[in-house]
Amino acid sequence: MFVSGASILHADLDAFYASVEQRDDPRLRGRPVIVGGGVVLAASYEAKACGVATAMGGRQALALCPHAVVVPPRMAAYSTASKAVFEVFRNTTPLVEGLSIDEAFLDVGGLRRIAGSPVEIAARLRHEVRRRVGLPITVGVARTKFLAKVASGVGKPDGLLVVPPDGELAFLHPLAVERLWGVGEVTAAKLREYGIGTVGEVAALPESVLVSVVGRALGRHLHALARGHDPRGVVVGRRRGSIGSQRAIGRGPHTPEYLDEVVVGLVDRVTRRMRRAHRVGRTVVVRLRFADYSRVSRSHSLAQPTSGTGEVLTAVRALVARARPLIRERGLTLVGIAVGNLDDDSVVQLELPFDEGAADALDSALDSVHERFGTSAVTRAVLLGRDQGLSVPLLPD
DNA sequence: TCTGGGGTCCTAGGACCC
DNA sequence: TCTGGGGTCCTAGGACCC
Repeated sequence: MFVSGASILHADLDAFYASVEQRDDPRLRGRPVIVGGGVVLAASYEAKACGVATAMGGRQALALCPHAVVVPPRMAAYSTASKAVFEVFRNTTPLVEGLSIDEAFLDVGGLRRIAGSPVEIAARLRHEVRRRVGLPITVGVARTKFLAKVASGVGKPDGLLVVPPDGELAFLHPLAVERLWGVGEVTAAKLREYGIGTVGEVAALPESVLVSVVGRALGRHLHALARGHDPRGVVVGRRRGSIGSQRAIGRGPHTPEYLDEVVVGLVDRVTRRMRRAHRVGRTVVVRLRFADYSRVSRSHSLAQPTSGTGEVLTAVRALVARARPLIRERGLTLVGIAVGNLDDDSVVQLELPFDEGAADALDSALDSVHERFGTSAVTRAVLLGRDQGLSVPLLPD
C-alpha cells in the first residue's frame, strides 16, 4: 500500500522542567516559574510572557519578572517524567527517534488502518501524555521531519498543528529565518546583511549564493529546507557519540589542587556513566572557558578505547597541563571533559604477536573475554595482530 | 569559589598512506 | 598553464540545539 501525506509527528513537551514543577506543586500553577539559579534552564509560559527566556541570566530574568518563583532543578524528576512520556510515544509507534529529554519524532505513516490518521493519532498522543504523565505537549504533523518540527514550534503551547502537503510553502515562507533548523544568531545576522529575513527569501536564492554566504553544508541544507525538501527519515535507536561533563568554577583564583579536584570529579562522573552505558571511548577532550568568555579545547586520541578512570584521568591531566599558560593568563571559569569516538564495550580488541606463543595467548585471552563478557563478546573479538605482545584491555569493575 | 550542562555537526589544516 | 590525486585520521575551533 502506498502511503503519502503528512505522517511524521514532532512531539515536544512545553516548558518541560517548569511544567514538571507546576505539576508537582499546585502552588506554582498559574504563576511565573523559573527553573535554575544563575541561569534560566526553563521558564513557564507565565514567565515567558514577561520576556524571560531559556539561557538568560538569572538576574536579568528576575528584573523582567520580579514576581517569578525560582526553583532549583530536580533532574531526577525530569528524567522520570521523560521516561514516562517516551513510553507513551513507543506505545503509539515503534518508530520513535528521541531528540532530547523532551522531544521526539514519530513516524505513524504505516498505522492508518490500525490506529487512524496521523492527526487522530497526534490528538490521542497529546491526550495520553496529559492523562498518564500530567504534562502539556505540542505536536506538529507534517510530511517531513523539518516541517513537523517547525509546526510544533509554531503550535506551542499545548497545541496540535498540521501542515498539509499542499500547504507547505504557504506555511513556511512567511516565517523568520531563525525558524530554519541550523540558523542561530550568527547565521541569521549573516543572512540579514544580505537582506534576507524570511524563509521565502532564502528559498528564492540560488543554492550557490547561499553556499557562498553560509558555507557549503549549511547552504545546501538551508536551500533544501526552505523549499520543503527534507528526505531524512525517522531513525530508531540512534546512539550518542560522546559522553561528557562540565562544571563552572567561578572567577577564582583557583589553586592547581582545586582544579585537579574538579578534574578528578568530572573524570569519575564521565567514566562511571560510560561503564553504566557499556560504552568505551578513544578521544578525550578538555574544554576550558576563561574569565573573558573565550574558549579553547584540547583533545587527544588514545590507541585503545577505554572507560577506565585512570586512563582517562591521565590523558585529561596531560591536556590540562598543556593549557596551563592560557589558564594562568586568562583565568579559568569553566572546565569540561568529554570522551568521544564511542564504541560498544563488548567489542574487545586483542593485540597478539604472530609467533609460536600466539595460539596459547589467544586461548587465554579468549577465556578471559568469555569470563567477563560472555560468548557473544568472544565471537565479536577483533584481532589486530600487531607485533606488540598480548594486550587485552578489559574494563575495570 | 557558579550567566547550566548536556549534546550534535561542520570546517580546515596537517600528517600520513597508497 | 598546475600541485597529482584521493582517502583517512587527528586536532582545534565554531555554530547550533535543548
